[in-house]
Amino acid sequence: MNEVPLDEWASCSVIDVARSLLGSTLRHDQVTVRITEVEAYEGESDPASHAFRGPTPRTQVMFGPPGRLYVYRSHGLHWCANIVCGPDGRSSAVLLRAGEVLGGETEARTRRGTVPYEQLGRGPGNVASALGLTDALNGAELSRAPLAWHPTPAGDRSISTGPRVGVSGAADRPWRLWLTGEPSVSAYRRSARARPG
DNA sequence: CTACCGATATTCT
DNA sequence: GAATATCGGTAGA
Repeated sequence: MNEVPLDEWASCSVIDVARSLLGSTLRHDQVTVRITEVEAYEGESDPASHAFRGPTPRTQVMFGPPGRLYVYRSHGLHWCANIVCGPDGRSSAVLLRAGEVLGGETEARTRRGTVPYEQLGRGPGNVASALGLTDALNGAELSRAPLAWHPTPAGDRSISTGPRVGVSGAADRPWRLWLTGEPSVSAYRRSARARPG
């Protein structure tokens, strides 16, 4: 898979963008994370997407231009961050599920505490926490301060795919992607609430 | 390894 | 007013 530059995220399929994001780095202030696991959500046609029932105040940013963050509160406890892609007016997005903390480990640990290094950014809530992403960053552009986006091809690293996690519909679509063998990616068990089958 | 449950914005009725 | 949610830490087996 070729690298898809940010200015082409509007015109490529969300799955191509998702593959392209793996291996790239995102920095917020002092903390830099290499993206190791993502999940794709294909806009209004995807029953698992927050945008499935059309735009709402919360999902408004998903319908905006690509290259911005969509940050939402999960289960009242955690922040989770998506990268918006697809053209303006459509609502595709890629959820950041895991990452490796390459820089700013000390600052990341002020939020994540004393956990093994590979668990600093394991799980969507923890990635956002390690980076310090909250609703204050909702709608922020990836390429503008305090964020910095650095596209990096995964190179010869192989990419694995599997069913998405924690979604109540269309969990069978293999739209979770991760770097094979990457220690910051947990062997995620399927949600107990996910539809059997 | 599995099961439970917190704590709240958002959405639906 | 009630149900739901792109989850993670902890307890217990």
